[in-house]
Amino acid sequence: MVRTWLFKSEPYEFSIDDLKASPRGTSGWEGVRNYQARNLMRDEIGKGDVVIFYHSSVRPPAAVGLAEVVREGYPDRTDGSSPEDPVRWIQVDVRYRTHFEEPVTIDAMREMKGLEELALLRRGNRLSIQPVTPKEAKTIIRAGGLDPARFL
DNA sequence: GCCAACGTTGGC
DNA sequence: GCCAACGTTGGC
Repeated sequence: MVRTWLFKSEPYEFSIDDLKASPRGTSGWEGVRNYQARNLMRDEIGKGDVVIFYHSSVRPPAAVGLAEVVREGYPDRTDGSSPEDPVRWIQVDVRYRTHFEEPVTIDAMREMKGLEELALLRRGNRLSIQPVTPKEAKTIIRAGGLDPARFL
């Protein structure tokens, strides 16, 4: 079973539709400037991993679909590195897979059995890239109206 | 290496 | 637009 992640994005910056419309449905997940998220991309996230695409800072915030990692961590192209200031930031590439039939709102997730431990729902959580257990991913994908077996 | 000040995130 | 939470910065 592949590993599963939740990637947050503000849709007016970069939405799942923007990802779908990208060449080959693929885009770099660049511009992340948080060390914890950077370390996940550098050390943990691998090719073929499943990404739950989450829209934040909109009403209602919601998981809206799925993508997959198609390239492992490499230097963020927006990292202004130089010999004196070597590469610090990392990006991965993700490819669009599908929209959910129904967005899975954060409120719905709070109500859902099996998501009690979901990192996203923890108070004060701001991490833009978060681990999701396969069980949690299954629950979210099913709530989105899709068959988890097709993606996990 | 502590910690106050400041900046950012993101739900509401 | 508010503000809680938390990450980062920089003076000491």
